[in-house]
Amino acid sequence: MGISQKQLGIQLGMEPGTASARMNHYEKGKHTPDYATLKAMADELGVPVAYFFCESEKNAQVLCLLEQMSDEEKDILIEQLTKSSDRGK
Amino acid sequence: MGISQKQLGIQLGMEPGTASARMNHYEKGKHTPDYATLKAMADELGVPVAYFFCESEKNAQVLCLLEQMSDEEKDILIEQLTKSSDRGK
DNA sequence: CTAAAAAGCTAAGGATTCCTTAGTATACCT
DNA sequence: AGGTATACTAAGGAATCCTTAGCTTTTTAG
Repeated sequence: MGISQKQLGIQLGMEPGTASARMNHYEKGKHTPDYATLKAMADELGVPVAYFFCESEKNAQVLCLLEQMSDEEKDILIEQLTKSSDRGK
Repeated sequence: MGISQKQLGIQLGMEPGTASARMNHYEKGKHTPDYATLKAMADELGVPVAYFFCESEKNAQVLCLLEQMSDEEKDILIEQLTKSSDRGK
């Protein structure tokens, strides 16, 4: 059911002859993709680029949920979280 | 009052002789820093690495607020946001 | 089970990008 | 003006990545 490394690379716009090696390098941590590739990956997976740099899975989840929110809703959330963090002062 | 490019680079661990050119390249978009440099920048500025890749300032703010939250608090937040996004179904 | 195909993976070199050096340009201050 | 600090850039060496060509392992078909 999983998609192959090569196929995923091709969907990201890579040349068929290089997709397998490149994707494998990335997944094995041998190389790190440049921003253009990161953007293509993010768009393909439907997540923001920042998703890849989240240090916790929960932070990544929140980031994805933010994508579906309006600026107004974000403002409300920010205010709410800011106040919560003030409790201990 | 602003800090110089060179001084900022030095604080990130760069060699004094190279800090000026490197930082200027980054700020002018001539080059993009590798992950190690991004991490040093993030630590110095007190933000998560993902901060640099946020597409909106509000998302970046939320990310910083998440840093101060416990896993339990994040779980509650995720549930709350997930339910909110379900309203329209 | 075996053979063929697909997927995963890697070495090596060419291509690209970055780091470093050295220096010029510009702004600021005395 | 002169001196200093900051901003910026060209060019080459250094490092990283992309590409080619394959080998290894896993999966599938017969």
